[in-house]
Amino acid sequence: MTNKIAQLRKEHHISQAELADAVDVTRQTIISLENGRYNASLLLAHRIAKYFGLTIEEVFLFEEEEG
Amino acid sequence: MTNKIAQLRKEHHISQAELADAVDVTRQTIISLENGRYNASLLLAHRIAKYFGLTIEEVFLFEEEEG
DNA sequence: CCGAAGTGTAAAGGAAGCTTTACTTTTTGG
DNA sequence: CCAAAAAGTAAAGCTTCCTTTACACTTCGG
Repeated sequence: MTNKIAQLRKEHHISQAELADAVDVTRQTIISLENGRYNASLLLAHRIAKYFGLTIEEVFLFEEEEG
Repeated sequence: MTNKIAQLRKEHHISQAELADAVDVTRQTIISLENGRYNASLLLAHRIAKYFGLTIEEVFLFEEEEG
């Protein structure tokens, strides 16, 4: 799973710290998500998508990962 | 956060065990999600939505929970 | 050049998601 | 009614998400 967080953040001209604040997590959480260390929870995914005015599916890309 | 898993499952006439199998988790995980014991991960939410041919937002309802 | 802002890494710990096992209760069909 | 299927509970344990703290590296305006 990948995501467009870093890209969207740049388009919106905001820092990791500002986004972290807006969606109520720490800066390290945003860094880890952007760098693919782990996946967002459903709630956090929702808050991030909502912040950018998009759906979860528009921000998080599920390129049909096989089990 | 609530979800329509039980409802969708009934509409599709499948058991918890069948859904669990289809989305590759245990039956207990489906029970827990349906009964609101915890929230799905983003990946599982995606697999469930995909199974029903819906978006995550159509299956999981984020009634603007305040922090 | 220099400091501040932005981005990054690391590691320990707590909380939440999920599994496994085992057992109980409810629902359904013949 | 009675058995089988479906739905539920409980608890221990592992993994993943997220926090906290602390420190390093890069970039950029003045």
